Amino acid sequence: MSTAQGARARARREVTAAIKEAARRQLAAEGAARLSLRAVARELGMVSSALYRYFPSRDELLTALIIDAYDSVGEAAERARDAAADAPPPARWTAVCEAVRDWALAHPHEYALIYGSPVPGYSAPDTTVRAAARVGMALIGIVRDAHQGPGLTAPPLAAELRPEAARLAGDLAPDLSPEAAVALVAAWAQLFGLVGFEVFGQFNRVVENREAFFRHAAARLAEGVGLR
Amino acid sequence: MSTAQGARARARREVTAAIKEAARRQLAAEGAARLSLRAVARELGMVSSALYRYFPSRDELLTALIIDAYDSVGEAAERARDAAADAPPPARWTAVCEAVRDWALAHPHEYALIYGSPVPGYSAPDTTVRAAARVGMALIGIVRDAHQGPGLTAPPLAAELRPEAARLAGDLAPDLSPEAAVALVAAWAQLFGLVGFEVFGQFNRVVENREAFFRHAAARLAEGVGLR
DNA sequence: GTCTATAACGAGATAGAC
DNA sequence: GTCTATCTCGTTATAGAC
Repeated sequence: MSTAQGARARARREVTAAIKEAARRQLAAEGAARLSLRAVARELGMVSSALYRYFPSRDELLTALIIDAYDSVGEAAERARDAAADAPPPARWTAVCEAVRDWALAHPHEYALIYGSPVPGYSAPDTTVRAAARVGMALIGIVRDAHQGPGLTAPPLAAELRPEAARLAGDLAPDLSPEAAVALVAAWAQLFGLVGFEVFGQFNRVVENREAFFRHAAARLAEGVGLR
Repeated sequence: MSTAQGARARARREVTAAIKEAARRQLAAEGAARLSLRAVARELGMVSSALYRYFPSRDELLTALIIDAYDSVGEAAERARDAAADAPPPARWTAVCEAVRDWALAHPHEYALIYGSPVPGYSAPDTTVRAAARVGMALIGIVRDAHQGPGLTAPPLAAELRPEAARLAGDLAPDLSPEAAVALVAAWAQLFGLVGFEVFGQFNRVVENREAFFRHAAARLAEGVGLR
């Protein structure tokens, strides 16, 4: 019984993994908008109706791929952060940024799935939120640790932004100043501006030594959130 | 003769415009990956083969839409720059940034077409390059004007980046320092990180007062390129 | 010359009967 | 789970209207 159940569960896990793997190949070849359950089934030698035992709909398969991608880049960021645990905060920051860039360049289609154009007709459910937050949380952690020392600097806020900043700090990191919280969210978005431009080809014919360029830009982002 | 030619030319312009308009509607509903010549023809009450008098292929229609979108956001940026011609440089900079953001929020699907995920199987030809450069050129112009005064500050470069920086400055703006050129390209990418996160929904449940947040972030980008 | 319509191709997706 | 009949697609060749 327990062995049979274990075997069944293992088989289910393996088929699920194979489905997601084939779907990721589809993603690369056709894009998320054209992800088709039938094509995935064909590639696996299954019949499309059999897939519904594993994913109740195309959208649920998409959701699983999205969560996997967020977890994958989030894990890469966390690994980089932990591997640089003893380095000074700016070095930890740039290590996380470079991990995100490396992951994106290695997985451009999954990057496009989570940080690119929304898929028409698909709306991500709340279950993606936790995984989507991991990279941001890794960045926040570095700044929080650094800010335990005496006051690091973040630029002052206009009056119109102060309530929003207080809310942001309360939501994201109650031990950070509102100024730091705003700077962090901006740096988070700007990091993906740099990565996205490179992955999506906007730097073609413009930036050539992208590695050095990114290192420089990431270090400047670190300064922007008060790390020295 | 000339009237007949004028009428023909006008009719051709009108049909071309109607095709692009219908294609943009398709873009919004189905996404660029699913843009279909037949659906466009159907919507216009034409037959699909008739479209080939106006666009030699589906990819050329896509290219036309991409160039139009780049020109549209580029014009918005240039208009904002010129309207703020008498304002101090940081105000001109933020005016251009806000014009880009406003355009993106008003045209999210065209934004996705040019700054979002690449369309699978489509590769943009060189004819898009000039239009794609307009926003960046508007930003460069502001910094160039401001840098005519005595030395504005851009952060120093690591040795590994200096050849790339010199090349960038030579390509983009020979009258700018390599440091300023690097800062400009980074700010350009980061601007679209901020805009893209908002348009693509990454700020949902995170940033609420997005207008004030963006104003602040754009002003800090201006500082990053040496504008005071 | 300029345009639209018909018909067809080869490839692929899809729905439903079995 | 299989098969088939009916869709869609981009694209071309051709014929005829203005």
